[in-house]
Amino acid sequence: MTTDKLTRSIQGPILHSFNISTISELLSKQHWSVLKPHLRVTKPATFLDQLLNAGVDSELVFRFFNWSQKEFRFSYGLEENAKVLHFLANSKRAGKLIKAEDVIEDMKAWGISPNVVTYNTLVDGYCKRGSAGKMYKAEAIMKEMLANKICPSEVTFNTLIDGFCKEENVLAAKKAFEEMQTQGLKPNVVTYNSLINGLCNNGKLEEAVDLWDKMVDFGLKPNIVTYNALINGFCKKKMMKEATKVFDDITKQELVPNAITFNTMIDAYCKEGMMEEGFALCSSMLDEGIWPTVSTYNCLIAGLCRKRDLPAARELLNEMENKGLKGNVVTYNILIDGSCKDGKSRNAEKLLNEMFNLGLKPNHITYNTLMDGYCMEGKLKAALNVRTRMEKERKQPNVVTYNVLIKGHCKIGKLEAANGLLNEMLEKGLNPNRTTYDVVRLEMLEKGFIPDIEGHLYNISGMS
DNA sequence: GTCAAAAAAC
Repeated sequence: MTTDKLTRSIQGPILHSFNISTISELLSKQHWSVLKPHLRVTKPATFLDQLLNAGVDSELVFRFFNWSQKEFRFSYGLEENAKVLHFLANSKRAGKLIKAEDVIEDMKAWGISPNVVTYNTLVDGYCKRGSAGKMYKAEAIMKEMLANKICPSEVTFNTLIDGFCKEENVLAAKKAFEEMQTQGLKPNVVTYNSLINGLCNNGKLEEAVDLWDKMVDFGLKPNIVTYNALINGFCKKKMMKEATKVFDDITKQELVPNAITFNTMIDAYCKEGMMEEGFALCSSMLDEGIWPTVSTYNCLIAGLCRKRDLPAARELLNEMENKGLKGNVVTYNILIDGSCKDGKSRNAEKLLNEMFNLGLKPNHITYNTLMDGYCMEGKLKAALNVRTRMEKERKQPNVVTYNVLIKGHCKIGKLEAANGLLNEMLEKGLNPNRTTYDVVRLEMLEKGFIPDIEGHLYNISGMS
């Protein structure tokens, strides 16, 4: 195709008419000027987001953005920049997080000074994407923000608090909560929701309830997110009576439960083996005018799998598809896990093939689950084949992969190989997690092996 | 009007 033809094929009012593969082709050939008129008619952030969604390499998108900025210099506002940064920072497709400092440098070069929102976006990018030590980086950005005389806002603190909670560091989250008040910022509903959720997910239910009371005392009205977080807290502790009480309170407060509210309850019932209650709640959703989602069905399907009723689980998937809801990766992961636990790993692998045929992209969990299934059946060769398959799909083994394989090797007494895998994992810079510590290490110790992960273990236990 | 919060699968 000539450039001229390409130009014609992407012309048109806005984005409807353009073909993303054409665009990627243009991008990779660096025919950027062809795309220039396009940027005038659309919001660059939307445009770039579409590129990322279409799987165009994020580095390329970033370079293109950089170039277009220079071309247009002041034609985009800071808002658009912030949005673009957000997409780039959060893009799951991004190979690596673009260095915050670089982004800021570039912005300055464009003649735009970063503001609170820019920094907030970057902090959030680190909180959501980074691996171990991400919060350290997020805090570093905050320091830089202060150095540039930009005051953190409520959003900055909310982002940090949530980030700490997701890292299971409730202590740091509480510190940030204090700090924000010292700086004269008032915690809002989002702040409380993040903390309450963090406390609930870390088993500190009483503190969560206390915080709820405090927030009401301060005149803040809990919203549906607050309710969902607390319900989740009770559900995790298997306190279904209390969860139901909170659930019933929602309508009394003239709030409306949403799909997440229902899904949380349904999942909890299913985990307790109370399938009837789960199904009953699912049909009551419809009465309330809330449509069950794929996630709703996933909870129920998982419940049936736990009961080792795979035919029923499969049947429910069909039923759901008849209602126009397609199964997703999670659905298949659940079914694969169910088949494996049922001792039918070969069937599980058939499900994996089915996923491919449906155009669903298996993720790490898919492969890890299947490998675990084979390992549990003592079929180590099959498990290793899955690993090869996974790597062919450009998925690098992660900590869980190694845990599963090491466990599998230990199980059949291949300790040398298990130790080799452990070293491989450490060499790759993967951080051992609790399972590595609790299961893998103990198992190896029992067999007389002293795995060399103590230093790493010290790091992870020192964090909490 | 940019940015922040809730559930499910190893």
